Amino acid sequence: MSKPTILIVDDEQDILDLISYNLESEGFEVLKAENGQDGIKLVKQHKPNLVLLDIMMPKMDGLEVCEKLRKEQSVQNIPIIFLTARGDEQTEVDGLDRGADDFITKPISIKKLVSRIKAVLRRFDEAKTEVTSFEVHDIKIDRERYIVYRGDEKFRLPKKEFELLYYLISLKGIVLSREKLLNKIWGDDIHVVDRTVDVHIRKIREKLGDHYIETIKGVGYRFKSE
Amino acid sequence: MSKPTILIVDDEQDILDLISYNLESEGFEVLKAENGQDGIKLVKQHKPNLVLLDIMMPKMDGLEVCEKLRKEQSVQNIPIIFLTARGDEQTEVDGLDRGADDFITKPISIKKLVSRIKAVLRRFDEAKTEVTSFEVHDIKIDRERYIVYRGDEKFRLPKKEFELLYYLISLKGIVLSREKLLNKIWGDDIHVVDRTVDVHIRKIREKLGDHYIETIKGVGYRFKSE
DNA sequence: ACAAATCGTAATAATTTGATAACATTGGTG
DNA sequence: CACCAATGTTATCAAATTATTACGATTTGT
Repeated sequence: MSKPTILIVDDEQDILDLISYNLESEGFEVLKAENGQDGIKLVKQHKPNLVLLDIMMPKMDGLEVCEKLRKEQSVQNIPIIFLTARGDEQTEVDGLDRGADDFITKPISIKKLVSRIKAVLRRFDEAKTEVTSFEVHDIKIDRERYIVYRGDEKFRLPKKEFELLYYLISLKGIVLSREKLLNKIWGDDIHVVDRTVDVHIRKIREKLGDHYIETIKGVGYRFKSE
Repeated sequence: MSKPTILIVDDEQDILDLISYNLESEGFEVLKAENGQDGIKLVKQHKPNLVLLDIMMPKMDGLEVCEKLRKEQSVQNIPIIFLTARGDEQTEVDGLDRGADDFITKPISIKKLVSRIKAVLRRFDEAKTEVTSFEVHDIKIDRERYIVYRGDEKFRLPKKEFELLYYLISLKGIVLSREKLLNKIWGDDIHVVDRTVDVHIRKIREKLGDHYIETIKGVGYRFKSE
């Protein structure tokens, strides 16, 4: 999983810096905007994984920004956390109505902020990854249990082999280049020699049998679907 | 689900009317009492699904009413929400000590009141339907008694080990990452090193045997289900 | 108040997994 | 059919991950 990107929208430069510094050191990619206009623009441009939105801002307040974003098909599902001053409960209710995913009152401890952010991201992640198991031929792969079945036999593949097989099966029939496989399973930034894929493929074949994964010379591999 | 019944206890007739009007229009069945005495009587008589209790009342205050109710076997488990004046934090602490389930400060928006009420009711509903005991292989874990059985042997695990085992068994077969376990058992904001999980796992294995909990390297742990 | 139990952490050992190089084989094309 | 590039295969070493132990702080039980 690569770095999640978080957009912070707040008119106070100090807060912007404080929060972004801390989030960056927690391994997040951070974008900043000083007003609602820019915020909306950046959201559309970068599709961050989460938006931290100050409510009290001149011109366009956070609630308005939120509402505008919720209307946009393309960014509708990006979670939004509001930053609000303590005790402003009426606003809180409004915010929840307009589609906020969490509320954090300032002043806030960074630790708490980070854990709330992670919680929201997790919730969204889980909602997204619904399908966890596939079945093709006599092979079944179950991501929740991390087990591969061939008929009644069970196989426990190491992580990389499992992920590789899972991805191939989930797109059964489709040829995937080594590069695609590397990007998907190893990640965009990790650099490994593409021969590595071959080795893992071989290990899978060794365990399950040769006839499930087909080599398309000069192109890549595919999980046979017929 | 039929209409939930809510009892409101408050000495101010205005507030009684205001709240009951709004709750009724939200689909609740509403009972009213103007003092603690009547309140207690009505609770015993009607067993409402929830009690809204004003703290500041002549004669018997809300805290006292709460305490009396908590002592009564038959109505012990009815959730109580206190209504209190803003900023009286000491009282709030007292109230939580005496068994309050939530706190709402006056003046309050009706919308918020309703959403808090629904939240508390939901929480109680979930708690009621919660399964408290699981059995897998020769292991049985009983949450109400806080005891683990292996065959006829009894084990008393310390809290963390128990919770960990309980969670693993309740999702038997499914791999849970350290992060998930930490969030579930330690809580979202408590920060402990993830190696801590390993140590607790080891202690469980030491007591029950190595072959119940399986390590999935790079992923997490799972309670074997086969 | 003392002893025992619990819990979190750090340090280190043990183990598994993964990446790469080196060499073997294959399959298609001229 | 021979050649060449692409893939298969194996062994090895490094890195990543987990297991285990020990210790101190805190809590709990008596």
